[in-house]
Amino acid sequence: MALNVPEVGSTGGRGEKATAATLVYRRLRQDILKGELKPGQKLQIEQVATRYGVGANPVREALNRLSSEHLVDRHDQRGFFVPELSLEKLRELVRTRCWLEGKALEESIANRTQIWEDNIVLSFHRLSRTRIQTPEEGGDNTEWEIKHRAFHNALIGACGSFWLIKFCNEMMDQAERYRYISMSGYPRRDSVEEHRLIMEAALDGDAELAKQRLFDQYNLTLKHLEAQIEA
Amino acid sequence: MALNVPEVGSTGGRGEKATAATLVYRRLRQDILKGELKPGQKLQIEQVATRYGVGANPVREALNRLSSEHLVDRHDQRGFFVPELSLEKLRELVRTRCWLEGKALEESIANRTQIWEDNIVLSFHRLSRTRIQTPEEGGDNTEWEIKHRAFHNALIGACGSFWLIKFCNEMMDQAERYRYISMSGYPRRDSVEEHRLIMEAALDGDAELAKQRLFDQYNLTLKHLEAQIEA
DNA sequence: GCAGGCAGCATTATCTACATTTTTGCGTTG
DNA sequence: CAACGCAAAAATGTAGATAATGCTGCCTGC
Repeated sequence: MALNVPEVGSTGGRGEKATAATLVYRRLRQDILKGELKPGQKLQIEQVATRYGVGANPVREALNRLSSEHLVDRHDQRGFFVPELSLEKLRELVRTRCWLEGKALEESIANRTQIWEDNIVLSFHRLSRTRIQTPEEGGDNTEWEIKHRAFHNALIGACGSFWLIKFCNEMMDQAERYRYISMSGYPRRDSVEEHRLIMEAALDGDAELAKQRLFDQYNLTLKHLEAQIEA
Repeated sequence: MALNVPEVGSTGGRGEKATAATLVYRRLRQDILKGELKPGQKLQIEQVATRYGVGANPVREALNRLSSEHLVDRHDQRGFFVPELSLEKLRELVRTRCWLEGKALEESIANRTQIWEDNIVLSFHRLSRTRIQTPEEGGDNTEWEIKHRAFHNALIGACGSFWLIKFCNEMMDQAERYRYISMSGYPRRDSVEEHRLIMEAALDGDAELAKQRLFDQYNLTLKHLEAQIEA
């Protein structure tokens, strides 16, 4: 596997035992992404510690890590907060994603390898077989988010820049927050087909078309969310 | 001031009192950037705590923040380390910087405002009046690094993307490490003139030329460092 | 004799519990 | 009604307990 996707809450690649801090980090991250913890909400150390059944210290470490990733806001002597969401921020985010993922996709296509292609096909297949749950069905789309992220990472996996991949992933985190706050923002539209189109253009080596389709998808999602949020 | 450059070790913008953790964060960051702490070196909690005269806890928090910024490597149950440097990583870094700062510069030029221009002129002026110290003179170029960073931030300040600016700054951190490990890698060449050329192209609204000059600068610096490192 | 492995010890990361400092909410006062 | 000050709440920091790692030296089997 030639891909180099940074693992979430990685402990270093080897089979290191995760510390309490790392476990709390992962759970906090998930809870923030999923909107379990609401935007603007204060994250009291004591409260969080109780929630996850650990002491204050590991919580503090987890929060400090997350603050560097902008998944929590830190105010010295005042505590930690779940960052607010706004339509304006979302638009800026989508714009930036198009720039960076577009570039990453372009480079990947230019550097195409067999492994890269295989990974795209494989991750697309997995994504296509994961149903999106409607809110009525319980709406836990953790699985879909994982597959979805894997697919997009496969697309940019050959761009040759650790940094670019890392940045794209940070923005995927942010985007995920917006999707979750409006569950019904989830595509009823045929997202499998959209992804297939992107994949095909990429595999055909048509960078411009692939980028355009990627952008279209992001902008379409943005439109859905805009409508959702304004309501 | 319309610019939106994330402050280092920011405490949130208001006049918040920095915590011990934040102070340690800033000092560790500096010491890592400047190579005071050597690549590959282990950062023992106890040792670092003694060094900065605080307890283990603030150190731990600082290290956790830095680990999310890739300014230290964290290995659960094993401790923290100063990341290794390598020529290959440097090349990848420079390449990615060109992509992102190039894009940011392009967008800034497209969105040009009076304030943006003023900031460039001002920060260039300040940079031009800060001499680079040779190693013999003590070689503390902290001042120059600050001014230099301010100038590059001014260039991209109107790009309209918080994220892009943040990413560029993270990469500036990384680049700074490489400059410091080979102090003599510091430009004896006329860096003021180079910066002036970039500024002029930017102010003239010639995005392509400005980008080209920016890239030239980065690649020239890379060449110097390559020569330096191989020796 | 020597490589591999394993027990025991020293080191150090991590966590808990508690002390200290700062912020915040609220009632009082000028 | 604003300013002040006190008390409670919460963040931050310290110290020491706990647990994991890694090293040393000894033993075993080839």
